[in-house]
Amino acid sequence: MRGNALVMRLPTSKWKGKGKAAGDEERVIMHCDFDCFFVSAGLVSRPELKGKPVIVCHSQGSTGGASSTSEIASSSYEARKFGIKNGMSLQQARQLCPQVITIPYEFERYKEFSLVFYTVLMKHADDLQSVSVDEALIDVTNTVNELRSQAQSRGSTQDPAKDFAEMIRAEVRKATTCEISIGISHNILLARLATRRAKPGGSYHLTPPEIPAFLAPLDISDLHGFGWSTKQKAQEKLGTTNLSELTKKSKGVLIEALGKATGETLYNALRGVDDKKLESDKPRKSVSCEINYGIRFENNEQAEAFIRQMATEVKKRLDAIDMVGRSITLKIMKRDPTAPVEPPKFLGHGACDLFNKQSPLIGPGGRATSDDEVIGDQAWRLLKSFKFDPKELRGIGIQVQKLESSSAATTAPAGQAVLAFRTKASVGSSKDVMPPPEIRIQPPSNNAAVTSGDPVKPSNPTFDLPSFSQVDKSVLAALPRDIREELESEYKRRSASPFTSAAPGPGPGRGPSMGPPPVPANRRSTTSNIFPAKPAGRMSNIQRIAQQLRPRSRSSLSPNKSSLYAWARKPEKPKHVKISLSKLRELKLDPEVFFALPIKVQREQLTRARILQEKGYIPEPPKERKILKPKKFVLPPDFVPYIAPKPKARHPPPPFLRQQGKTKGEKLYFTETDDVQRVVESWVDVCHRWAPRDKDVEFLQKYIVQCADRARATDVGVERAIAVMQWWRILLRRLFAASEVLDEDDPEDMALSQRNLIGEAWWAAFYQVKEEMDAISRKRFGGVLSLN
DNA sequence: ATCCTCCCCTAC
DNA sequence: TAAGGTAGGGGAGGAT
Repeated sequence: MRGNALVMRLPTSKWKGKGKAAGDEERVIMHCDFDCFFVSAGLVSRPELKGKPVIVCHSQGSTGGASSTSEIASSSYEARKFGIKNGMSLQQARQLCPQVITIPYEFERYKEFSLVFYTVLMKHADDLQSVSVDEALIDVTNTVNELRSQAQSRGSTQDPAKDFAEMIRAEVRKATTCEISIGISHNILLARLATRRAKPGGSYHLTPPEIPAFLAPLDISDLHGFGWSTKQKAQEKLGTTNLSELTKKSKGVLIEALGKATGETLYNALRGVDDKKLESDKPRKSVSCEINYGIRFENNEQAEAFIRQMATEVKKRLDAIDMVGRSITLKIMKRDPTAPVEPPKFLGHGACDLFNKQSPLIGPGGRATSDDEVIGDQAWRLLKSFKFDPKELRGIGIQVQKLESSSAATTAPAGQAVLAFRTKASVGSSKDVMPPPEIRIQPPSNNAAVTSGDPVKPSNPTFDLPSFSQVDKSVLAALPRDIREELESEYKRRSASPFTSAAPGPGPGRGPSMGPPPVPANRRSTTSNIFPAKPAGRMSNIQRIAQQLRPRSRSSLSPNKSSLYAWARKPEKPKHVKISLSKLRELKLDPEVFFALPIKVQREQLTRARILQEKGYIPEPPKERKILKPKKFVLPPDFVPYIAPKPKARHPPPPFLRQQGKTKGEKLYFTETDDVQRVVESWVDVCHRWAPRDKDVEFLQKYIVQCADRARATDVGVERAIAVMQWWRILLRRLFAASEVLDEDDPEDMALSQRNLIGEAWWAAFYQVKEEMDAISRKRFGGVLSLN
């Protein structure tokens, strides 16, 4: 980027920042996108890894360590060469590329870079629409036009748009050392497509003459907004999904196949036409809270309590943006009657039927409201009206629409003045009063136990429960909006009276139109104070973004969520198992060792010892298939299902472990942990009404031992063994939570009538295998493998 | 003819 | 489509 005068931006601004006189093919739109954002950002502090296959993983456990089931959030281009894609599991990735390197999240850095990114863009853009943390659309028509005229007067033949894009890229690169790619064209559609060719680390200006050839080979699903379903429809009804083929279809045909708007959009897109405007400011249209995981109600009381919790959450979210609503929708997922009571995925919703019901939301005085009681009442009414069996519910969502600014709503119809206090709620509720961490934190070292020469390195793949991943995607998804709001307020602040920024709502006639006009002039001259020294109002916005980006690992994975679950939580679990020394000795457990163990392990050990001691054998199942319903259950520390699912297998059991193997003939040869886990899962699923058969247990044990024993240079074996054991434990907890540990101080626990012998037998089997595994690892590594 | 509701689809 | 969460847009068909 040589010394052209790009950087000197004249404070001229005859052009309206927006409202480009529709007759444009004159726009210059840029789609700016970081290249593998998380990885690039993570590599800043690890330059030695540049050029290597690197990925960032969503971790599943509470330690933050990536387990084999972790999902890849971002992958370097080198990693992609191996076929690694975002969204696949770490395990898959390792198969494609054993030497793949995983690096941790660095949210602070993402935040910082995102800010830099937006700062640079804001500085140069006439208009900006944020798409996500690392992606934005900008309109640079004015600037490029100016450049163009300058260039012409200089007789340059360059493409000023591309030059400008390169300048932006350079600016971001300079500040972050990361590459962004920029696609340029005269509309959003084409700019987005151009980015494909710009990547990685480049820019590409898609100009009109190239358009047909550019589009021709593409597939319908390459177009933004056209996904899987549309593709199917196109294939079925139009016989092709290829753009050039589709171009031959008449508009009528497309509309008939895909609907009016979609058909028309496609028709235009095929010709490179897209007249969508950038949207830098859109009023929020709905606020919702939805939980489709872990829903297991025993009765209506629980369902209602839950609904009400969700209602307060929705209120919180409404208050946070000073909005109130007039309409509520309840979304329900109910178990598909043909689906098993318990889906394959632990506490997942499984196959479900969906139901929506909408109703007015009427606050006091007939006004729009954010009142949690009103919302809760209404939501509960709606749910009741379905007359569903609470046990069948698998997912619940509450959505509030027809939003209005709350200050407007509080105002009496006639416009009685309302104190423009930034509602108390938005200040107080969400921030400080967060309940104390519900989520147990693992010892910090756990995963990072790389410290010593400890051979038990295989980063204890944590696998507690399907915790909401630390990087809850919704957090990221929420960003664009915040960024947008941030930008909005900034635009307003700069363009208008000091007044506007104080006005809460983006009223109906929002946007630049409502403020004094001289927007661009103002903006241009302020390139240097994009972040003015006195960033009061705006900084708080940015801080909100920062807050969202911050990993939740510490205090709670998702405060809101976990507090939602709190109502169903059993009373606090003791920090350690209550048991006397003498009792321990009686059970032949070394107290010193015992208390050093994590509580989970304590329980395991204890239960096992008890069973062995008290019974001296593993209880055989009554041939009766009567299910002993656990009356009591121990909730996993990290997550609380509402009610321990009742085991109710519906399939007639072929209770053999090995039969479940994919390749029947091949005995048991698993290539992937997943396979084994699947087998274990169906084994447990199918056989849980009886105690496990010795043969099966032995068999699994052999496998585990083999894994643990085989561990060499690669710790794959160990990890696999751990993963399988963890999975097994999860399955058992799901079915026999009550039997995992019995509290001997609790007479109820000890009452035979309430004990589940089958469950105990399964747990005993589990401990047996674990013991065996531990024995091996002690031998090999001098330590015991932790399952936590 | 337009609006509303109940969905489904898409993106992030 | 592993599963989950939030929001916006559109289609179909009935309501107004």
